[in-house]
Amino acid sequence: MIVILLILCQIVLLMKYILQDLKVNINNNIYLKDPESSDLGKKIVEFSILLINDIGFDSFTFKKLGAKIGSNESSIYRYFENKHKLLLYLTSWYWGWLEYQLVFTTNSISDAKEKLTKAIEIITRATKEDSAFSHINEVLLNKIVINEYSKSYLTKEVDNENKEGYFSIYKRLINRIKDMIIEVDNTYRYPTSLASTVAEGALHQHFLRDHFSSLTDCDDQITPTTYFIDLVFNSLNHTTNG
Amino acid sequence: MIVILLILCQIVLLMKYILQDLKVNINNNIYLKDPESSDLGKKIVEFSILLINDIGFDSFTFKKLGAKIGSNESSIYRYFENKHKLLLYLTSWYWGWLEYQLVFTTNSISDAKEKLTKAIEIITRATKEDSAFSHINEVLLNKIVINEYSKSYLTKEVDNENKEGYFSIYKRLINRIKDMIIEVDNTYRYPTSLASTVAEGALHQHFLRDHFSSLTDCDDQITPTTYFIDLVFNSLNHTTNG
DNA sequence: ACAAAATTAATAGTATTACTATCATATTAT
DNA sequence: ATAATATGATAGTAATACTATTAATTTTGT
Repeated sequence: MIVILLILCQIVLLMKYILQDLKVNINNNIYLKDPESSDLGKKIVEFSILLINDIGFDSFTFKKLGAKIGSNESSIYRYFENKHKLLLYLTSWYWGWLEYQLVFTTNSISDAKEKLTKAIEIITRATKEDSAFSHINEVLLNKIVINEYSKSYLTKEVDNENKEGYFSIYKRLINRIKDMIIEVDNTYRYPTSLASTVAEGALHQHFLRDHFSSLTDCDDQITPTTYFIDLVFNSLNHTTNG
Repeated sequence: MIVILLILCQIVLLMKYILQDLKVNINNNIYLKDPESSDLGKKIVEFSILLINDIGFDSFTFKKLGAKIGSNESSIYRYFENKHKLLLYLTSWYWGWLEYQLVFTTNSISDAKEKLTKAIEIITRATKEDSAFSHINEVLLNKIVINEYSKSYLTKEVDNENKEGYFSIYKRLINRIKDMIIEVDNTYRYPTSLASTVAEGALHQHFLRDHFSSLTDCDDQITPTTYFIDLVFNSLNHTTNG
């Protein structure tokens, strides 16, 4: 009976996802006007991903984006205060989307090790397929996160923005992984640091693979997933299983 | 006999260090004119560290630096093409300085595990003391590296700049750690990734401790050093010692 | 000591960025 | 039909990221 209910729940979630009723819930102080609420807003999000991926966040401007979507610079400013806020929006969306996959996929797994393995897989893999339902290209967004995410928090305003809750989705995601680590080994002393190391480290290893191949073992054969699963499980089960 | 020679070597190194004859060798395409070659150059380096630490790299400009040192914007441009190159210079100096400490300290250690432990200690600890001999404040520079280093390579120009050798000191440092890892356990499959994870991850854990305490276990008691030594040695010795 | 060379300072100028403000026009809701 | 709302067009400002030129100062070679 309970099993059937659980399965039904998942089907509902799956349908929501497919029908794009899924909406990543982003702190509404990040935007001035919800970009999901209009065609222009969606276009801003859609094409900013393409443009940032293309020319990089540093040389990305609202003027260039306006030109790209045949719209006015000042119209874009009605949605986002500045490009930094737009980056916060995009990366929050990405982490929310990852969190969704994480929860959805690991939900039904009861074995703690298997669950953690799956979780690591999800946060360390490269996004390979665009969902094709929405205006958001997840493959490119994943690349943007690899190349630009650090810039969203390596600022002088980070403490204020953190207080405002601009990073709460990311923090919740790391927290979920931390909990899964504890479930595997509650004697391990650094579950939070390990969780943040995996998430941040995975982005870094992907970056190194693309630009500094001499600084990583990751290549076509070895993925960041392989490496981090090994790393994590070498640290856990160590004290408990000996 | 050989032992005495080795000791003498170290004494010479130490004296060089104390007398500041030590000069970190930075790729000379990073600067237009060697800042070590003049008073103004040294002032630029000295005060850029103070200013970047103070207002952050993003709002740092050569105009502001000029005002701070009572010199002209255009004079600074004769030393560095732009502030990005200056950041490359400062971070290269930092990694060179760390590499020096690494080589100097681990040089005499013959036990592989002890050597690696010491190495991890050096690259993961927070710089606490300014050497006081030079114009460079290493404590602040360490903070700058924590807050800004990623920005030096998360750019569209990274592949070209890498080819030019702008990151060679950092790469050499990671490579040294990798070699030490292999010396401890030559069956471990990801020595390079582990080395880069420790170096990058340490900066990240320091940052988290300062701004996202819920994402790290590091605090006054637990240092990134403690965490990473545990992490590394859990992965090594695993297959060999069981 | 003095001329030549090199370095630094001062000023000005350009193109771009990162916005803000205003007003006109188009769309939509009632 | 009218009001409300969204978007577009234009203009304008202050700051940034430089380059160029010329003047003043310092260093160096003889």
